[in-house]
Amino acid sequence: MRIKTGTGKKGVLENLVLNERAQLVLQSIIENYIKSSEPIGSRTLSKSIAATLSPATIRNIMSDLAELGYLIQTHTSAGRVPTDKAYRFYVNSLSSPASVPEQIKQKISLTSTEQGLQVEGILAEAVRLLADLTKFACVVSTPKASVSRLQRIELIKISEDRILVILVTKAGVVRDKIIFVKESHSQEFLNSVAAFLNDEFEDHSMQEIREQIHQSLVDDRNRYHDLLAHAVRLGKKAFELNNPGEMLIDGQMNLLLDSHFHEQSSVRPIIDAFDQKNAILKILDDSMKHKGVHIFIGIENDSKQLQGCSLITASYHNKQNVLGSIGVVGPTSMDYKSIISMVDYTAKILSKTITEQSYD
Amino acid sequence: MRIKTGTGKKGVLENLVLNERAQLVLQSIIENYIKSSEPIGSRTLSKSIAATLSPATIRNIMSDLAELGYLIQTHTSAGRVPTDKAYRFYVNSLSSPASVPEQIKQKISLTSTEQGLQVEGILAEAVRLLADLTKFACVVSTPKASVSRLQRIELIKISEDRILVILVTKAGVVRDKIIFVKESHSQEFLNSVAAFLNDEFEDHSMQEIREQIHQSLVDDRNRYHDLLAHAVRLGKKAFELNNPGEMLIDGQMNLLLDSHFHEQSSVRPIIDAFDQKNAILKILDDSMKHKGVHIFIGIENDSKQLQGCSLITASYHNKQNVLGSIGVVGPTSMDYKSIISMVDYTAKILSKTITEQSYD
DNA sequence: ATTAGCACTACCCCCTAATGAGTGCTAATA
DNA sequence: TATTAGCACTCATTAGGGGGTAGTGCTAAT
Repeated sequence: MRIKTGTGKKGVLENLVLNERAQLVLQSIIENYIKSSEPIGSRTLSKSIAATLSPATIRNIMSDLAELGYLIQTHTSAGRVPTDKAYRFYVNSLSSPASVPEQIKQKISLTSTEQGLQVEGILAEAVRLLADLTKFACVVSTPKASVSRLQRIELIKISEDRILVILVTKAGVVRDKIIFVKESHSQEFLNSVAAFLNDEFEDHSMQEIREQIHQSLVDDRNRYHDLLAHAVRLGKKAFELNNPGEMLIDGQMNLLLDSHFHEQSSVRPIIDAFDQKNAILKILDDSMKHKGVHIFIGIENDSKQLQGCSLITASYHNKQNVLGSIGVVGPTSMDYKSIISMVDYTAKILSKTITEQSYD
Repeated sequence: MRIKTGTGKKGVLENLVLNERAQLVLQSIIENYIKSSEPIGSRTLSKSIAATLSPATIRNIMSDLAELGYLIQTHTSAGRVPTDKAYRFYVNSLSSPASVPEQIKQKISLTSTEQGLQVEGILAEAVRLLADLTKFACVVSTPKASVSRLQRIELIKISEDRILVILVTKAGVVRDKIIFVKESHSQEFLNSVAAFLNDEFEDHSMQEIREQIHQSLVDDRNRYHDLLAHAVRLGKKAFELNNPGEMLIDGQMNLLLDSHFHEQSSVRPIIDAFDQKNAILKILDDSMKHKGVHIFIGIENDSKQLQGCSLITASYHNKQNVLGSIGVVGPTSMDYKSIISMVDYTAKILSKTITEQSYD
């Protein structure tokens, strides 16, 4: 704690807003630390910094910044390390995503050759690409079943008591699942049911369909029709509990090999978070709500396990809907500027590719 | 190199077959090393070994074993470490897989609750289970498309130039892919084509179907039928290039956290092998050829990247066919006895579960 | 307000010595 | 003849000590 003396009595504390010079120093510390991932001292800084300031001056500023919670020391006589609060200041001060270098842009292309690749395939490719580029772990959430709109449903009799349901969405996602039935139906009958469901629900979102089926809106009519009664019954099963939202992961290994995580133990909780999925899924879901890039820095994460890392996410979409989001999981001391731009650009390319594949 | 002297002149070298005592010593060294993963010295061993032998005697035996290539020293005055050759001796000396402890058996159960889970889901569950149990990385190959037999094909018109092909195999695997066509077909027409293909090919293996379509066997007849001509044309596209055989991976992280791999650098090539997939897929494929558990120890692996680890694999099957295999990738100093039994048992449960799900 | 100077701190690196687990060889022993 | 005790030797690991260094906070001079 710095005791106020006759000298430097106010410093940057004056009104709790960093003055320009303090901002410059803080930014410089952060950028240096991102590069070296070692504590930054006043002498080192006085050389690398643009403005010409003596180490002593910088020390005073650093002391103030520490008091404000932007910097901490690992031990008394070590240099200083940015806190999560500092990173938050830093990313806020960054303007909209920097442009991606041309040579990296060239690498970001999807499904260049493969025809007929499904959306899941495109996602897998995108997440792998991003992991390769950033050298961190990357995740992408598959399109939410509930918002995607029905292109086509098909019912196929597999055996006496099993029916294969195929759902094709406008976004180009194909989902299949098997439902069990008590009574056996002929394939012709299933075709009629499917035809009815297609007529009724094409272009509706899964969410809507589920609601409409559950409300007796349709139920009323079908007292008179055996077919419709069955259609509703089967439809209920077919549309319910569409898989709870999945995500694809790639590049987990990068985290363990990364120099920013000095100790293995600090990566452990993140790995666990990947295994359990829900914490990360929640972040991806949240990030779908607003356009653009989202940044979650260390302590800001709700999940304890993720408080040792930062996430950069961006949503992807087709012509109509936001479908999901793609993101990077890395150390809090990652190179935000370039990672943000890569995530942003990849999400855009991903959106473009999926839009082209969509059936609208 | 041990110079032969008046004393102990022959040792176990006598006829290149290990005598009983040498076997006991070797086995004991291996088991100790598996537990501690630290070099084993003669004194330590003389305490833990069953037979009562002095350190000096053991030293002589160990010297012989080293000369035969079963042991190496990391440096002159360190204890000894088993070589891959030693592990090979060890697993060969194990009788058929040990029985799995009851308490672990209970943990090995699949799809206990979830109904209508597809084969891929079952596989994912199995590989995750095995990774949890063994604390190593685990892989499972998805059923080979070529050997699995057709249950049903369905053609669904998605747009003017796109047709969704659904293939259901007897094993319960559902594959979908989209093919592009030049000329637009009506859904009715596609139904006729699908009906024809179903009639013609149900219960044939994909391999057979592909061959029959490529031979003009069918071609001859269809000069007369426009429908058949189209059926063959579409069938060709639908059945060709079924995905080249995939695999699911789980627990890669376990490797990096495992104490047996002292250095990160030794795990690196294995990670790379996981990324490239083909080397591991080849091993899984090979292991499908014969029943039972297969063991590949370090240097025995064709792939250089995998020579620092061991693989334990076992194939799984349904009533009719061997479908794929499941396996563990771990350090050469893994606890073979228990890992082998777990892989064996898991593969059996997996086979059982899939057989029950099959449509035969 | 800034900076030079100074005393102080604590990590890091290198060197050394001590420790100890291990070996191979030889001679004694059962 | 096979086994074992003893001994000299090797070498990794560890602990301790000193110098160097990068850092700090404070004070006084500019």
